[in-house]
Amino acid sequence: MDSLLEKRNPAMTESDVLELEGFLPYRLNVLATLVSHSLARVYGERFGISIPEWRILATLGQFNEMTAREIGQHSRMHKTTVSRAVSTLEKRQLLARRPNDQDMREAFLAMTPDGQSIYAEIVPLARSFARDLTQDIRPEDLAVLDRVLAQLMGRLNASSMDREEEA
Amino acid sequence: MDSLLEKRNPAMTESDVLELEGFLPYRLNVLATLVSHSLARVYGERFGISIPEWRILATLGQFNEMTAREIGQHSRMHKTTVSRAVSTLEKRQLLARRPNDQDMREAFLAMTPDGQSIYAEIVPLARSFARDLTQDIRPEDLAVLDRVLAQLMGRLNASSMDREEEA
DNA sequence: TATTGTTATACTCTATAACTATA
DNA sequence: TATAGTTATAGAGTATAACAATA
Repeated sequence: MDSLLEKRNPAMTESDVLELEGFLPYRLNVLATLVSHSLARVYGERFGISIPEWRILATLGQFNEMTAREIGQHSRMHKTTVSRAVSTLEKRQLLARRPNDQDMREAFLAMTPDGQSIYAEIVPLARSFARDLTQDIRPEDLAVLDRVLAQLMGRLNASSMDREEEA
Repeated sequence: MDSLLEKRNPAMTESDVLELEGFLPYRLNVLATLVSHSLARVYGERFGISIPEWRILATLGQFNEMTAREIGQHSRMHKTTVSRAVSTLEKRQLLARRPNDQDMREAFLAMTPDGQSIYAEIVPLARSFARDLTQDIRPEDLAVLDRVLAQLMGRLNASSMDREEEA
């Protein structure tokens, strides 16, 4: 791959060229895609769970009962994505609905015992995946990473580049 | 949104629960999606360029001429994605093919003058987008971010969780 | 036989819009 | 009028497989 170095574009000065390898949006995208797909392979192959489905289980693991709207807000998924993933999980009986008598438009969603037992199996896998990923990184660097990721998220949310639900 | 804090799942102890908000794969994914879409809006609305198309232009900006295979390696895109984006760029005359007489299976791809002028317009926009994104972050933290992202990428590549081209 | 690239096809995730049923 | 949720539909982006041309 070093052969590419011999092919630098001679028509451009350094200031004209944007280095993709050092460009933060590109790097974040490549990294996040690799991470997501690697992790999805862990729970996907074993339990037949998609990324949206996992996010819903993860949300219901943290909060006992939630409406679809709340799940979407917390896991940052579009309401149609949530609706379809909830429906799949319901068919597989990993999740159940309880009507809200105060507002019949919505329902409270919670994991069934089957859902909880899959969740209980996935959580340690997910934890060990994240641990493997970060095991070579110094703790103080991880702390910085934490802070910087939070700052970047804050910056993006503040710039109102966001979606319907948050408008 | 703090009302959610009142709803923590009482059936689970803290060690059973995985906090989505603190889970690195989830945070990377949400952040990268927000960043990509925000940036794609910048060049998408203005120039009608998709993410794969932009990555190809960016690669050809760095390297004068490349084959589709080399572009795919450098920009980490699947060969079918590259093939289709190249074809679109060619139709719009932002990119041209030059046959390789030594190997007629492949062709050398390069930006046309029109492609270069769009590239020259996008690069400052992309730079200023990245600058806006990181302007509140301390330089020493950005240096750590750089190093950690590289470590994470290295870790994922090493784990052979990768795609066809790199097998 | 292996490789470059294209195309057909399909899958995932996301998004818009139209709809329902409630409020 | 507005909101929660569903469904139809479409659009990216990605992937597999089959293929043509070439090595």
